[in-house]
Amino acid sequence: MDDKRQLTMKDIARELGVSVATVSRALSDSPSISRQRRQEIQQFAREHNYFPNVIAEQLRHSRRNPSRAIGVIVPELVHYYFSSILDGIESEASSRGYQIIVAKSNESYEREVEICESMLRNKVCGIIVSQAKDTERYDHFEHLEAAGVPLVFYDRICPALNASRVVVDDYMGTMNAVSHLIETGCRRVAFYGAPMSMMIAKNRFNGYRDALYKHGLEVDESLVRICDNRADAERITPAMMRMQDRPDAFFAVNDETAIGILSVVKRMGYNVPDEVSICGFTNGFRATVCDPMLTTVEQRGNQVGKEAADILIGLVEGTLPHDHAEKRIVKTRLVVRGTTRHL
Amino acid sequence: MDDKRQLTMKDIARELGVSVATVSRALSDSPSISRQRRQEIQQFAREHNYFPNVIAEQLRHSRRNPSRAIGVIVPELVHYYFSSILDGIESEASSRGYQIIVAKSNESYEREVEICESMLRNKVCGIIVSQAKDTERYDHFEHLEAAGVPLVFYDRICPALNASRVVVDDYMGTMNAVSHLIETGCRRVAFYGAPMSMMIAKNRFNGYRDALYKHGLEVDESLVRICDNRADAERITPAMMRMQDRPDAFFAVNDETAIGILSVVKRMGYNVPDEVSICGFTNGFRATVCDPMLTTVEQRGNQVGKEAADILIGLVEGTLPHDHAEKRIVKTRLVVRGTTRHL
DNA sequence: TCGAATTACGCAAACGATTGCACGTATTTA
DNA sequence: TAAATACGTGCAATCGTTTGCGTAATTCGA
Repeated sequence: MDDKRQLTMKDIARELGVSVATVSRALSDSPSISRQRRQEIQQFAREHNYFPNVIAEQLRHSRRNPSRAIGVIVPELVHYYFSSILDGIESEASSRGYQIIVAKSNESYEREVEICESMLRNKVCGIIVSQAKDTERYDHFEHLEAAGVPLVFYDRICPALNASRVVVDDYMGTMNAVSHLIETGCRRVAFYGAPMSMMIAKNRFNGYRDALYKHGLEVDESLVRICDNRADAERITPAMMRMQDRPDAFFAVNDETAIGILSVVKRMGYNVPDEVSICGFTNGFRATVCDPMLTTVEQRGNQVGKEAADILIGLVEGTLPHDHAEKRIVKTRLVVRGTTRHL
Repeated sequence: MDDKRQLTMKDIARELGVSVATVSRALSDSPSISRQRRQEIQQFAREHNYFPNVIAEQLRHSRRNPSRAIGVIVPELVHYYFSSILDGIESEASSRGYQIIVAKSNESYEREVEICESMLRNKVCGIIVSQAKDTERYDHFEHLEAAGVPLVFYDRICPALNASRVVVDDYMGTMNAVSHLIETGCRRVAFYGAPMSMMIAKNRFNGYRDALYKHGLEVDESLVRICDNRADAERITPAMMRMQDRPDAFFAVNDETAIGILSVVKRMGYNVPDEVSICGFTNGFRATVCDPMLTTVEQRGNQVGKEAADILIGLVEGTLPHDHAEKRIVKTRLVVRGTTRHL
């Protein structure tokens, strides 16, 4: 029967008639232990497949060394973009010897605070987080910083805090996408965006506006709407299409919304992309499923995750100065498919 | 300036002129400490927001108590079903005071072994795992069991091991779906399945076969194919549709494959569902994006995750006997949409 | 052949918490 | 008044490692 109890240095020491200190040194290949003893001990350890107790190691080192567990806070898990980011974080972290502890805030401020506390208690070496939509107070994040736990934001960043962050290039992504619409002949491009309280919403709108300007067009307020999901898109699009000066193109803040627009427009009998062009933002699973396939801005969540983990690990290991706020922007890429015309 | 160093019991003891033991007892509300001291100490702790060092607690208790960290191994992260399962695990775990440590195997056996070792070292209290496609040896899992770390499988279970597991009811799910196809008038139902080495493949095929039998039909081998992704589906479906006795319905092992079939069939000019019915399995994001929307078997990943976490926690906390292999089957649900006819 | 330098190891404290036991003081009982 | 009972607290060991320091044994140079 297996004893279940792990083999410890003490056991090895007893068995070999040496002190625990000697075992410890031998296993860490300290030259202060004779070659012979070292090999004897190492062999014994190997044969009985000893491995150190991480908990004890950590306790001993808690003063100097941080743990190797990264806390990751995600607003939701069943979501293409967040999955991709998580995937990127996992890849980068695991390849550099870190583990990730994942928690989901469900977009709730209270839960976010709980999670932060729990992670602090559990001594993560740092936290990668996208704020809940709910969150408008930041003391929990400040607590963490004060406790010496580095923080990296992604996607939804906290503008009030001068913290490290990784975001996609919403401005250029949108600018390029809208430029593409205009350059393929569209003149009345509608914009469906998220509420302007979010940074990403503002940046995308600015990209839209500047793309119009660049091509000598003006923003027409009647073509700009707050709408970031399919249900709303299906609700408001019919009226939009019945305007006397109806839009000949739509830019949507995400693929889901774009799909909503597409389904309405098709149902109303318009040809996509000949009569109406549509462009989304994400390039998730949905984009290749609809008919025609969706032209969209690829958000590269995987890359965002990798950069975030890279920054955090840099902060933890001291490659980046602890008080430094590293800000990275991940470039997007326009993926042209069937819902827009080709040049 | 913040000292960065956490407040410890020793600090409190020094500050209040008592012993560490007294502090410990006071904070755990032991009646052996006088009411007055207890309150004094508790208040001090609260005011200086003391919280115990989890690492030290764990070390002290390592003999008796397991940690509260659950290891979760996922073949891939950017995947609707696995995301849903992860979501379910997270919900159940966090509501019961457990954390989850997530690692992705990338469908690789070697990586899976590494992860198991790393999790064992890091003293997770148990592991929830879906095997990599690669995995054909199970010693790493047996090691874990031998070390007293409970294991729960989901989705891809290990038939060679008598371990706890949660799977969806592939047999009944498929049976009901195929029955639906037949009952809405289809007579030649094609079956696109995964390689038969996988349990889920066998179970789904059996469901298909028995649904046919139940309705007095026979399995026609020319209608059964190994095909579990979109690219393959688009490759093999045209030939299928050109047979003189072409299928009038398709059952696909997942939504992605079903979408592939749909796009081919539509392109070939058939009307869906009037001339050809299609049914998938998953009910992920894709299902409501295609046109017409996909009839599919809902796999309820979220529920699978919750059940898996529930079993694991039961095992850890002793509600379930440690050597017991709990096997649960999550019922599926047929979601009828536009790619099949209504009664 | 003797002191110095080197080598190889052990002792013990530390990390932060828990807990069995003993001890001193105050209160009760005979 | 002496002995028995609480009661409240501290001591010290423990969990598994690491590491500064001390020291015995060995080797070296002169």
